[in-house]
Amino acid sequence: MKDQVIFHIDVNSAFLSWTAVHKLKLGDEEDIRNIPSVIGGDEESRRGVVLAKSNMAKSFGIITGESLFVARKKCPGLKVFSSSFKIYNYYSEKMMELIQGYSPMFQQYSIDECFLDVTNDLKTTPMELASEIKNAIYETLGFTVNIGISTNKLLAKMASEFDKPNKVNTLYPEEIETKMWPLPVGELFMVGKSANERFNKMYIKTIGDLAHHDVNILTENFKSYGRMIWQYANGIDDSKVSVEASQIKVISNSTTLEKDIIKQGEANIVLLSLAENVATRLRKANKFAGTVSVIIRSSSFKDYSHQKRLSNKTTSTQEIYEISKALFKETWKREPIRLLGIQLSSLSDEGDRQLSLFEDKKKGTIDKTIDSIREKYGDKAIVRSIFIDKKK
DNA sequence: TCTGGGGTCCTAGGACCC
DNA sequence: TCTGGGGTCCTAGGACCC
Repeated sequence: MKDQVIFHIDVNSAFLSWTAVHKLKLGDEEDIRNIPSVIGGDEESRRGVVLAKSNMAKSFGIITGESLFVARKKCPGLKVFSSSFKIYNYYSEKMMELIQGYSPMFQQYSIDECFLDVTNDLKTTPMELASEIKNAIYETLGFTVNIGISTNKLLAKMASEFDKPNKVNTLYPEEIETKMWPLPVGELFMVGKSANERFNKMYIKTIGDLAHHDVNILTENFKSYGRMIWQYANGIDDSKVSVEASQIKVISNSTTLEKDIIKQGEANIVLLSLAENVATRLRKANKFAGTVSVIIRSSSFKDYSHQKRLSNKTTSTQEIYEISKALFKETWKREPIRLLGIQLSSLSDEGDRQLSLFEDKKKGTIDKTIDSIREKYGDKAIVRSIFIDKKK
């Protein structure tokens, strides 16, 4: 059997690049990719973290996920731009469409990454095809990508991390020893902070160290993760580029509050708005929820959650709200709250539940009516009276 | 003026059943 | 008085990804 040829395509500093392209299109002179800049959340509402960084910002040691407060300390002249998912979704869709023109064997992995199996689409070398795709994206959309090439998804993904931006890199099995094994173990896909620390304590410093470690010892210590990560370190990954869209398993919405909440009544208003959000998305996905969870983050950054399995699966905003309220009441430790969230899980296609005669049917109709009015006239077309009072 | 939001997957431990 | 044991379902929490 011939080897697969897999591409992993990854937008360089996606949110920042897309913002830059958008601003240039609007007539801005400055390209924010060429200055120390980041995309950051809104600090006023306590969402001030780095979501993406320019190369110059990176050279100051700024990392994604850290607070803007710290980022500014590292780079006093740092320019911060706000995020807009509308813009990101637009460029993401355009790019994914373009890439699918090169092969039907396409899998979107995130808003800015995808895999492409081009095994049966090669008229030139893989390197030439990848360069062609990379250049086509730049010429038609105005931003750069990295493309990693190999014989499986894991190696292609690792390859796309090498030597950014605007590069095509290979990581074929015969190159693992020279290109991947010398890297710090923390750079291997799926090795995060916690595993990295544990590996370092075991004197596993590089990906090569991990690859040469006794897999039985790793399995004893790390269970199924141990075997998986050992396989990754050795470049082993059997997963296929999956063409079918994966079924959504969880729908969640959470929000960091502008100010800590200390009253149940205030929490209820937030819960209602979260319930509206998740329930609307649930109905749009044609799913029923079997479990409702409430997540609380205290002002001291402790997270805790509480969930309930429903005997009858639901799509009702009101029902999800009522359950969330009850869960919150049972869970809340009466300390100031920084974040509230609702998560729907155990999703299924059919609500294998008996409608309790009139009530549920009626509620279902109201929800659907509101959904369709909002679909037509916008989210602001129908607003609960409780939210109107709270509007600034 | 520290610390987003939306996901997936895994595990430990308890409840419950036979 | 010395605590079975296996299977399944459920909850809470945590690690990891972008």
